[in-house]
Amino acid sequence: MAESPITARGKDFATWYQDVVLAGDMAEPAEIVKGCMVIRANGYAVWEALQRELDARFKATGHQNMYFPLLIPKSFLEKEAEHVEGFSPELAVVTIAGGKELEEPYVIRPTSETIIGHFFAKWIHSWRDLPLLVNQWANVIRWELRTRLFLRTTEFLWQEGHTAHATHEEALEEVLRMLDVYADVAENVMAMPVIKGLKTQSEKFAGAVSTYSIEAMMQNGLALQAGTSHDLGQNFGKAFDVKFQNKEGQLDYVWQTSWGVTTRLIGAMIMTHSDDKGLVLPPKVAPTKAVLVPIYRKDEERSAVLEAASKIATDIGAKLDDREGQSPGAKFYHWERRGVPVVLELGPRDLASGNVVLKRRDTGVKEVAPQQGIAARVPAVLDRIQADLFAAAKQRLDENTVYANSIEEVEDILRPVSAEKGGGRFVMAHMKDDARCDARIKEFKATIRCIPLVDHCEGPGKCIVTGESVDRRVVIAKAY
RNA sequence: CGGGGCGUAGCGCAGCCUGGUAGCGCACCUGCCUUGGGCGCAGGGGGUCGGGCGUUCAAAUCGCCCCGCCCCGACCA
Repeated sequence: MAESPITARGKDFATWYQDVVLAGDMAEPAEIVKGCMVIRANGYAVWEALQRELDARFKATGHQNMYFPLLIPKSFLEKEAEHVEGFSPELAVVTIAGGKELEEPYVIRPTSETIIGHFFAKWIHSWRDLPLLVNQWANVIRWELRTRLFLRTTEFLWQEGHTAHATHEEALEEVLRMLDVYADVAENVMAMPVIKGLKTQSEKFAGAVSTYSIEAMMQNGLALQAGTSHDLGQNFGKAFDVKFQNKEGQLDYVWQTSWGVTTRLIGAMIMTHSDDKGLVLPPKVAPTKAVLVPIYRKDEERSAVLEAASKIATDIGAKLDDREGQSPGAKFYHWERRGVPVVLELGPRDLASGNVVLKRRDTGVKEVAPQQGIAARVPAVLDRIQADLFAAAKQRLDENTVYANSIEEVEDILRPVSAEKGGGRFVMAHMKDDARCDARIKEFKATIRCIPLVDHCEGPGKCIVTGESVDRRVVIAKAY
């Protein structure tokens, strides 16, 4: 097993994250107060970019956006036994309103299966009403014991899709279709490779028949669940009496799905790409893709440089940083911290030579390019950065994925080697989807992340805990 | 709820042990100067030292009590 290059983002990753990436208002994506997020301009613009990409795909697959109430009667939650059991500990409950004790308390939505189930029951009567494909962009509250900016906050923003279908087959297709949409956005927009897989029964969503997820690896080797898609079976259909008459004239409960991604994606992206200098954003989500910094000394230079800079900035759609009273150096650092993929420099020297200097945020490499054709060069460089970021992350994932053939070997691989490297690896081993196996892995402070949809190697083998035959290896890792 | 730590200027901190009228860096304001990777110099504004009580001639500093925050563990997108 080769020593991985990710130790610099090891145990002390939280400190790095806090001090470097989120340092005060230097990078200004967000801050946290009382476990809740304040997302500032730079961070929110990233979220908007993700929303655009996701929403376009939801629409393309026939979904409609709707909005449902924030406050849900507590009794709704109680209709599905597993659901209420899973969410009870983290509910925020409203018991007083309008100065009076409420007859029935409301919960602030931790997720909307129940209230949407309530409305589905009113709206669905016939097979002709199906499938019903709904998405909601909203905030939710989950009272977690421990919060971490972007990764786990009391309140977070997300999208939750909720669909109802006439058959289980069709519902399952939807579950996998949306999982594919998430993987597509993660890999092709966020430049973050993911593993698609099925959660074990112990790890599934409370109230689901089965849960699928995409799992990503952060720079320190820890896993992060980046999106989930649930097959709800008829559990909520039965709980909320969502019945329809099928083509044969018989009554049946609908088959439902739900799926979501959250503002955690922003954190995932930061921890996948950023470095000690601050944010590194993939061009496709970067709020500002290119900035041009003009450089001049004297007044006569100033007007000539600014005129040329303004023209070039307009041509390539870059932001012109013409702030007075800031040195060029200060401006370079400013944009570097904020993760702007490309920063261009234009000074008297370039004016004379007809060139412009172009610097990549990801590699730090500078190139001198002719002003002629820069409008085509910048997009090409942005594409290249996007591709290189993905490739680097993929390589990191591959290099830190190892195979184990016994439980001892798993333990050995996951054992913290040093303070920096807290066992941050993906371990592939044959394991059965059995609570005993999940429990055994938890002893190493790790979890079975998923049973990959695509067999990554070798095929069948014997479970390293129960000895039973299983058809493929699962992903085991420590996680955020 | 356990185990640690911290509250002093907008932010980050020193001062506390050994009480004596509050300081540094960054940021901010003014002027000059500079600008190809955080310019420099000079001047300036800004603080009920988390709160209360006590000890003392005198408390940021010592004692007691409260309050708040952060980190680590248990819960999780």
